[in-house]
Amino acid sequence: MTRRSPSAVQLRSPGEPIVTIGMVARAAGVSPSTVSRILNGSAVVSADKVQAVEQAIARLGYVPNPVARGLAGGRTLSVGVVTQTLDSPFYGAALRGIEVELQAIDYTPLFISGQWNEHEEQRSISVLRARRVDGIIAIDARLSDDALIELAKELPVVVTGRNLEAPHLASLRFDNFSGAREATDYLLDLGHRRIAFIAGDPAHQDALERQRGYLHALAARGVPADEALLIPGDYRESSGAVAVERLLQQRTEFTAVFAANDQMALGAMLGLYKHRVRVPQQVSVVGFDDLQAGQFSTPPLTSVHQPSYEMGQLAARAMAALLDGRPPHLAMPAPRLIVRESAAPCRAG
Amino acid sequence: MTRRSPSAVQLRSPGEPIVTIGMVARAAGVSPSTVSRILNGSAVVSADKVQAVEQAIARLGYVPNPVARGLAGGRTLSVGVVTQTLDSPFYGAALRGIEVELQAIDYTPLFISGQWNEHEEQRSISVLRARRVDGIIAIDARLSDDALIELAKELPVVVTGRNLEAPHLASLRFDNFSGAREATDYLLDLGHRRIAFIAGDPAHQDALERQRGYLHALAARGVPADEALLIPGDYRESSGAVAVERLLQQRTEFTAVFAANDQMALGAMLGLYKHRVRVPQQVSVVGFDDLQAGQFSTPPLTSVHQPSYEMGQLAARAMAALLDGRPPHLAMPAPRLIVRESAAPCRAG
DNA sequence: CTGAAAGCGCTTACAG
DNA sequence: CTGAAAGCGCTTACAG
Repeated sequence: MTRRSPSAVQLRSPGEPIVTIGMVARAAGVSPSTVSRILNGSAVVSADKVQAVEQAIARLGYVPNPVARGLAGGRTLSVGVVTQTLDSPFYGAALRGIEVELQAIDYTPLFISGQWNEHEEQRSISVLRARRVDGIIAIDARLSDDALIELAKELPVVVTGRNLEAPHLASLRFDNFSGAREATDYLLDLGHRRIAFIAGDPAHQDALERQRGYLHALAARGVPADEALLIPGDYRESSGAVAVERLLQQRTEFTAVFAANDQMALGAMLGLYKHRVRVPQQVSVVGFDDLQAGQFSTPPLTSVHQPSYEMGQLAARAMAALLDGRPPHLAMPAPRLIVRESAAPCRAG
Repeated sequence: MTRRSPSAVQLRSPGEPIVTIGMVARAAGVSPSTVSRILNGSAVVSADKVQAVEQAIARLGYVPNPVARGLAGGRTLSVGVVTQTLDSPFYGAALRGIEVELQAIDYTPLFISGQWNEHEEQRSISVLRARRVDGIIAIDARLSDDALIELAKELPVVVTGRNLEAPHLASLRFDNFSGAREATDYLLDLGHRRIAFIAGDPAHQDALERQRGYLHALAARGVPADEALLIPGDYRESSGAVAVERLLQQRTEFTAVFAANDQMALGAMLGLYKHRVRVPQQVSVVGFDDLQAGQFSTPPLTSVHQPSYEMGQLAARAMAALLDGRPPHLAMPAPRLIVRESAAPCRAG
């Protein structure tokens, strides 16, 4: 801990002095308790006092101090948001959804990243708790179900990416299985039979579900699943490129690639490009997530839309409900395949 | 403001009770003042007491309450970070750099987005100030220089994307001009003379600078600047595609495209692809920012690297200095062209 | 319906 | 070097 010279942070509003609840009370001719009650709606107050107080607030430009509020009332009107990373277009949309929705109920989000690392995530949650957040939203948390359930004994928790039932806890999961099934069906409908699957990081639940969806779709059509077509990946672009490399080197026959996320699909397109394999003329590619980047890839990527912004909104609304002691209502939008230009009818014999 | 039933947020640590500074003091046989002094290094304390207190802290697992700290001491150990958006890989890297660096000095960032809207930004700053952050880092702020200077009278401010001198304020700017010049020089070195430039949103300072860099490079080589080659854009993918559309429709002759950012470069590549123009065989493309997405485009994009992560780090360190009353030291890394595969020697006659 | 009082967990002059 | 006391700006039982 660095020692700070006491003179360091000296500057402060020379113009407007900070107005407190006491000043409002005096101006309105009531006690601070009454002002507080009006502010929080925590008791019925006579109409005339309400008016006097509201006028005083407006006139003085009073803004309650959330820090004092947090200390006295135990509520900081802030909710911690643990995301895995801050620089993902995918998670970013969810964060924005949370920000908008929380703002609507006068809560402030505290964003912090876990970097897909359980230990980091623990630390982040400690920071958040030390900051006395009123609740925690964990996006695709790495923590165990039990750890989350324990946490929910301390404060309301909403978690995305899994199904979990517990008091003070809401969970929210996208139907990855159906999404993957749909994408695979689409490729099958185009006549493809040799569809390679680039799997996601098996540490992610959703990666596993997408793989199940792929296998299920094949089975439903009686198309045999070929081990050689199932290539491991880690959700990063590079692993998509590597996967294609491997398919080509092994001389595995394939006319389409379904990647468990767009990033790998984009990587795969790069790999194909390097080997002069044309998409979609020679090989069709379908991704998952519907990232912005896919809209502007060459060719534009057909992909399963993940409603991450909406998911953020839903998560924030669920948190609002939990904070209010209401039952959270969670209805996740269904998967939807966005057809663009990276897949075409199979022309192979 | 919704009325919350008082029973709502009732749950709390049934296991470990929250340990306070008073409990630590008692356990160590000293006064709370002494514990506080040790914690903050705000006075010299005898070695034996320091030891006793440190032991007590460790044994009880004491964690200071930043909320109380903020109220009593006026410092919340948090700094507000206004970003334009939460879902950009570009800004995201900067946010991560800030997060890491702030964490190292025990500060917490409060991220909030301004959505490239001065009004939103104002609101965000109000939220941050209400939360009593100790300082504000504004990334590519939309606020006027004057507004920023005013703000810096209230609390330390660091701003990126412009040069500004004022007390309690540090600014940090990437050399966009040189970066653009370098990229243009590269294309000129490859023999290109008809280089189209897709401009960025003119509301961004950096967009203007990049354009100046482009023009300067041409002039330095005695290559005439052709109005028809200067296409407006807005930094978004779509405008890159539109720009190419326009060039093609107008039958403007060109052998290379330099886009003021990668997103437009990617959009341009899409536009070219649609018209069966091969990159880089027929047209070379160079971007700016060196986004992840460019590494995996087809072909991989040659681009000017923007050190956004490092910029975040520098901004956070400058804030640390300001908070400490030290002069901030700011040395921005120089632009660097990352050569990949989207540009090739000019083959046109 | 409303006020006085106590307290939230710290920090910081003020006196030794 | 160190403690007792006051205070940061609110909220919330406790009494009317």
